[in-house]
Amino acid sequence: MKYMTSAEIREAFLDFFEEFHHKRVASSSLVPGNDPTLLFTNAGMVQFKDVFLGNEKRDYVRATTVQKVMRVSGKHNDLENVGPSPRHHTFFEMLGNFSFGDYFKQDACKYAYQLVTEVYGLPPERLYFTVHHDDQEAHDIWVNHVGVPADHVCTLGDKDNFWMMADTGPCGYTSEIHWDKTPELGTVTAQASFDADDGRFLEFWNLVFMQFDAQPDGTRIPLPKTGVDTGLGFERIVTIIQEKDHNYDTDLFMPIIRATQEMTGHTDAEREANYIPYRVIADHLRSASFLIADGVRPGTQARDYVCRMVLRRAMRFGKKLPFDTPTFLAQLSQVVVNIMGDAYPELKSHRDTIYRTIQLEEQRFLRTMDRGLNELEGMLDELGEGGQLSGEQAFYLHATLGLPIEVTRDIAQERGYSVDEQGFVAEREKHADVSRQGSMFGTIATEETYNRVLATLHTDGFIGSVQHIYGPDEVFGTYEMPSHVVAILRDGEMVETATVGDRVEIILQETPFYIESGGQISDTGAIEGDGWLVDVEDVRKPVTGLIVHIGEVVQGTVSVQATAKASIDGERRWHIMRNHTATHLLHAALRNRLGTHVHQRGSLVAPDRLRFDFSHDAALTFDEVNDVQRDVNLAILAGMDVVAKWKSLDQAKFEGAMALFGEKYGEQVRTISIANGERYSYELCGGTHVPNTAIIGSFIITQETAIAQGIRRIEAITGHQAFLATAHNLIMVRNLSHQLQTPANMLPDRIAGLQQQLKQQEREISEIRQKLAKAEFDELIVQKTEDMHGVKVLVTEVAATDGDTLRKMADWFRDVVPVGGVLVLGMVSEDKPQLLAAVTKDLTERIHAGNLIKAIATIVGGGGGGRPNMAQAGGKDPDKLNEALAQANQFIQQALS
RNA sequence: GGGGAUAUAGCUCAACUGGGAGAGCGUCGCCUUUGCAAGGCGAAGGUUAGGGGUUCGAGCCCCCUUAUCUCCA
Repeated sequence: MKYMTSAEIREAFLDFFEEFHHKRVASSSLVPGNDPTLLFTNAGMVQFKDVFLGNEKRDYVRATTVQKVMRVSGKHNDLENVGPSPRHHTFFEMLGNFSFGDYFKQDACKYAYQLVTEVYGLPPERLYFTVHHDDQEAHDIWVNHVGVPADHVCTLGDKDNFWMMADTGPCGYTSEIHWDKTPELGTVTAQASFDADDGRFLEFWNLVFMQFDAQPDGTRIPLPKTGVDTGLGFERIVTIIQEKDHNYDTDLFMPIIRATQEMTGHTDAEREANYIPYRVIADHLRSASFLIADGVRPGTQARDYVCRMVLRRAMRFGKKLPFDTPTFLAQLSQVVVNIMGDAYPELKSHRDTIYRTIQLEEQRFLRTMDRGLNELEGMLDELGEGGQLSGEQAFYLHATLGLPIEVTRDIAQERGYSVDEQGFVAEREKHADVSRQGSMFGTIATEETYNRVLATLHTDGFIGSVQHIYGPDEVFGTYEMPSHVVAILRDGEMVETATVGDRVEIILQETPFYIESGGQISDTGAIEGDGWLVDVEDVRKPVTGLIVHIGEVVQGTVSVQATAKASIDGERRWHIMRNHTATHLLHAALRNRLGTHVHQRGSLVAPDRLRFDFSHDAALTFDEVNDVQRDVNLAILAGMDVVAKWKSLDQAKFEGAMALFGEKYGEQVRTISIANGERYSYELCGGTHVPNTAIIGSFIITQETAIAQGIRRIEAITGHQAFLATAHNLIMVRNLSHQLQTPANMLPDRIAGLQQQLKQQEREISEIRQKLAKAEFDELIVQKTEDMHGVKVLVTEVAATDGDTLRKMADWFRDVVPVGGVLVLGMVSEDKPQLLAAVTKDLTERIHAGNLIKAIATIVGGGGGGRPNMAQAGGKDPDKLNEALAQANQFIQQALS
């Protein structure tokens, strides 16, 4: 075997298939476009899914890719395996060749064998092949056409050698190529080893032959067009060719591990002894770097959460090395960029973003840990010697404060405590159950139904590939068009007719309705025909290629095949279009004002408002919001033309059109440019727009908020809503101005002045009241203080005042009687009795103010309490106040004697 | 989408069982000092996130809203 670098291995694969007329297609994003069922691109065929399903056409029938892939969940990819295992990864690369109705099994096997033996130079005697036990065809191809010895071909069942995309749809047998790690065992025991799955063989290439179409009833009918989808595990082939035992020993990982070692200062032996943290850091750093380059940010939802999770896990393992540099991951991420940047240019172009994002997340995690550790310290302090932290407590730290169980365990053990780990696991499972149940709500399980409907309509030739119509070069589309009803769904079932009161989903041959996409929400409107009318409330695309109009039959009876007129609510659509065009202007203005790091992260275009989420590190200042708002309004006033044009994706990108992260684009894309001589905004967009910005009218930002770390949200209104808001605010200002007898532009000063005046007067009043009260009270002290067993006792009613002054009186009393004094005050305020008791510190052993107040508060029908030297109470019955004070005297008398 | 937690001075956080809103840092003023991430004295700074409720009395208890943190799906 000849040594090859990982870069050479990658390139040789693509080269090889290019020679056999495969189109070299770039890796798609880790974030699958338009596929909400998928968290990440988890296989090489993901970007070709619609091609295999027949919903999309490409101008080639063979393709080859090196695809970046993430797997973080599923039973074969437990995150806990990454590190201890020699070949578990969260991020990895898949080499693949694909045939869309072109070549099939025979060529697929031949290509694979030729590449592996001739290009990569793997010795044939160490290669083994598995086929499905029903797939005699594949067996024959390996043995008779490729020339593999029969004892190198083994058979396995459905679990290993059958592939399905879903419960229905394309599926077929597979054949896997394996590497024999211990060839000295010979061929005799090969089948037994496969059956036992004893680890002798390393599977590295899976060839999938799509040949059946699984039906809902479980039968499989042959596909009209067969396909090939193969996946060669890149890390594995590199390990084999570079003759290593572990994936982590190859040149894909060693540069990262070496750089890590340099930072820790470990010797090679020390590094080997701590191999797990090294691997975890290397693996997770690759994941995080690639995720960030594809627009994912550490956060709390779905993909964002995974990004944060791998980063935090890497940090935790870094602590074990131990690492003191708080931002070591950010520094090491640059190594990933260096070694992978040539194969994946997106890493290079996002180099700074990757660094900054990881650095920020490292700092944030330290803060979170601090908080959690604080709480943990408190819990441990409460425990007795050698005590155990309950599972509940450990889980609280984990789920609520984000303190990982590993950290909790380490700290507890360091200080001689244990943790109830079983209890922790039980709590965690309980929590996962609750969360799962929550997500059950609102799931629609009828995707299969829709696929069946679509297939039926396709075979009957009712709908073409393009069902949705608006003129390619028109920006605003059509309001109304003649069409045909091709299908009606009621309660998820296809029906022939539907009548008044039925909730239905109507499928038309063609439709003018816009389907929610790119943030622009669906149109509403009506579909009508001879004597019938359907009120359309929503329009959806449940599966690619199928558009359903959801609504209610409000008149007559609609039947399949009926001639129809479909019309949208035009006025509503104009409101939407104003908001959509304004969103583009806002996007451009934000980039002009804040910088090109601003990227769209989400968007909502509704008739009454628009919402735009974008990446930006800090809250916008008041001035920034104003500037952006003004920029957009100037663009509106400039009356710029809005033009839609279809062109090739490459052309559009070359011209600098802004594309959205995570969005899937075909070969031809629709562009929207807003220009006035000079171009102001240029985006890829399928939405509808006003033909000229002037139609927007005006644009008002109503809110600027944080939506997640590093993501801000702007909400705004345009056109009619903006007018209403402006008018409303003007009236309000006029009313205020009238009320305060002040010109509008002086209002802020006037209000500030009033506030200040109010505050000052409040202060003065309270000062005066206190002075008055003090004068009166000082007199009371002189007149009414009695001597009881050598203690100065004052029990009296005072004139109505507030609770604050009552407390002050206690202070004044203690100024005069610093030791050996007891004070009980009563007053009636707002028809309710209030009591206060104060005892100088030296007497609190003998008289507890709290107890004293409790004893007398019951008399006035209330309760109270306080501390030994000061207590307060209130009641309901003002007439009994004197009685209560008398009781107080008695209480003190008793306590002192 | 679901669970949990938090919100008190510019910042970091206290305030025990419901009973007098505090500390450190920062800011400002004065003093001291050859110098300093120095020392001393003092001051300003609060709608306890917002709204409602329970209570004689709520920062603390209950409900709603908002924001943030966190785990899970």
